[in-house]
Amino acid sequence: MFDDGDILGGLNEQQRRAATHQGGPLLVLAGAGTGKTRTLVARAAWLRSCQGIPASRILLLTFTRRAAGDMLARAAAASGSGSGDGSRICGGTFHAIAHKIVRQHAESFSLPPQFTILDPADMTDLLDVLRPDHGLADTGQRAPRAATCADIYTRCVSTGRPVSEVVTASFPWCVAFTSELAGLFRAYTARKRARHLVDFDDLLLLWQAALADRTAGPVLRGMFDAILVDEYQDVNAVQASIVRLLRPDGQQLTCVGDDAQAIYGFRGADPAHLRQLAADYPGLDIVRLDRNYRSRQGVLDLANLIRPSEPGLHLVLTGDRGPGRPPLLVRCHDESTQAVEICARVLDAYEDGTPLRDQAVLVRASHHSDILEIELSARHIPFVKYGGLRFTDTAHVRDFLAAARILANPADELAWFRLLRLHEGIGPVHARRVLDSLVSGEDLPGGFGPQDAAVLEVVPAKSREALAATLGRLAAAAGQPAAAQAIGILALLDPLIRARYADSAARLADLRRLADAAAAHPSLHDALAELTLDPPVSASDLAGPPRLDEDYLTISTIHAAKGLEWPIVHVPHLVDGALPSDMALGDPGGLAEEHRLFYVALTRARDHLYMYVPLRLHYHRRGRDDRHGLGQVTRFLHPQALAACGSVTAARPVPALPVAGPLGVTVDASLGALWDA
DNA sequence: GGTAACTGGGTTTTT
DNA sequence: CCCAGTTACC
Repeated sequence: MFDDGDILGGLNEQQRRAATHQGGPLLVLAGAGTGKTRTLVARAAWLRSCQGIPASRILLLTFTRRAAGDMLARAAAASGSGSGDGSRICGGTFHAIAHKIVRQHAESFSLPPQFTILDPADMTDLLDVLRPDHGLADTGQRAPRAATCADIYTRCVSTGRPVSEVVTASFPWCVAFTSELAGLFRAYTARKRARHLVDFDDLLLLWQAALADRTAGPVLRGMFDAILVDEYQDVNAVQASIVRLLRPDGQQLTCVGDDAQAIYGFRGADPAHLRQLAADYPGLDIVRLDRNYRSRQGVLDLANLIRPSEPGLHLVLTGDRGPGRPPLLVRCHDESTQAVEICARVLDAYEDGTPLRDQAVLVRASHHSDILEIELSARHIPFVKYGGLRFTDTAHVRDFLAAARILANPADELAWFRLLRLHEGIGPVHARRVLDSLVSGEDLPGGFGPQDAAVLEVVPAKSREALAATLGRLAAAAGQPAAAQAIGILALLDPLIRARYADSAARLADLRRLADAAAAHPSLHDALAELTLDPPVSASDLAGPPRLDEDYLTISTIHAAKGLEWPIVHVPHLVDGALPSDMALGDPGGLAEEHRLFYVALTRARDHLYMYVPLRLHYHRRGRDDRHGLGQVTRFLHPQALAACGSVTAARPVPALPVAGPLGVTVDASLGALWDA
């Protein structure tokens, strides 16, 4: 048993009110750096000790696995290291929880237990396969590409709006293809089901459907007495509906969010759901956290000045960490100068005792750090990059995952397609034929051996040996424990990777680590689900946490930096077109989201904030024409905001011209010859 | 007919 | 740097 002092110690008045709120639904409007995690953890502890709710009946929903792990660990620590059963709070991302439920009760969702999860890249591949059948390829016009189709699909599903509406509002250049898209999506869902595949959106939809089911709903609802939702401003319509279905009466529902930090609109999220809570639950109590424990006043002043103000939910942060220096705006000649300036300030701070670990460079788009990365490498400044391309998006990792998915779910034709085409001499057409013969020969790979001549007939003679070897290894690995399967996959990929990629040694080393990670799971299904729902950011991620004595700078997209903080933050590329991104300038909603993104970036800084404006932008192109553009300081830094910042201009450093002799003297001497003549 | 090798144009953010 | 479209080879 706990007394209030233990749980609530160190909380301020606002946080304490939120943690000990009684009864009905609660919305905590928590500004950046106001101790929202601590408050949520305290509330969970209070619900247990003062309301008598067992830990196992408290559900904590988050958006990233990092946030979930963080909070669950702190909650466990606060409750005295989880002794006894039922002492751990249930928690995870919406998708992870949904997956757990769907996996446990697959048959109730009309899915065979071996179903596999499509990651967004697979989803794009599948749409690409179906696209030609639906008038979206070879049209002569510019048709939406597979990745765009995937975006449109997800937007429709996660907002619950029809294609025509979504296309008109957010993808106006695709309006001419609206009916084709509708046909494509119909085929996509049918194919998914036929192949026992479930995409990220499906996970949420299935959970929602179960909760809405007359019979299953009460059972699922009955599992929990209290629901805590983090980052509520980032829920989409399906997630909002899941929360509503979990707590129709709002009893013991706690939502935490800040609508000024809603940055996932492209994924169907809408901060309007946060405002909607008040209408959904008439008894909703709202507690505001505006005491900021993160940033010095200089940073807060700017943050408050540029904070996007949605009607109704105003919030001004007050700090208690002392004045600090005002943020500094560094105008740079171009991107190279910007890179040099960032390196110089990073190293200055490092010399003054701020390790690289305590500094971060936050960018809008991952390619914004390209030039900087070259400069950092040249100066031997180690860095780790978060966001952008992931480990699981690289070709060889996808090859590995394809082989694993075939073993887990032999009906996964997408995985088959990829693995088959890895063989020399087998392209799309032969792969298709192999697949057709596999499907018609009733038994899919489980009992499929290398002797099956019928399948080998359909590929060119030169590919037969390699294909037979692959099929043999798959057959041998089928039904084995995860560790043996991982070894089998490595063995079958080895020759294929060597033949396909120039840098095969490095890629095979990656795969060995991947195989080790997969082998640690009880089954290949668990390994795959884990890798799909929470992909490692880099190969080194798989090798456990980096060594503590290693010091490195963080480069991160602003999206991936949400919820984090660093003593020193550098924000480059503050020009119109980069932030706000010109892709978002089309609709006003997009512009508002860019604005919030800027707010998120600035509020990551604890002590010092440096902002950089490259005035001339290079558009790097292969070939001759390098275009230039003139950068304008981002529109979000209005005059009043600029007045709250220091400002310097960094000229392009002029490189010394190497000379063989003293030119001035030589010129004078040659002039002298004129006078002498 | 089908695959590989080449070339030219385009590039946001992520569970 | 990745994808689509084209051409050259088997």
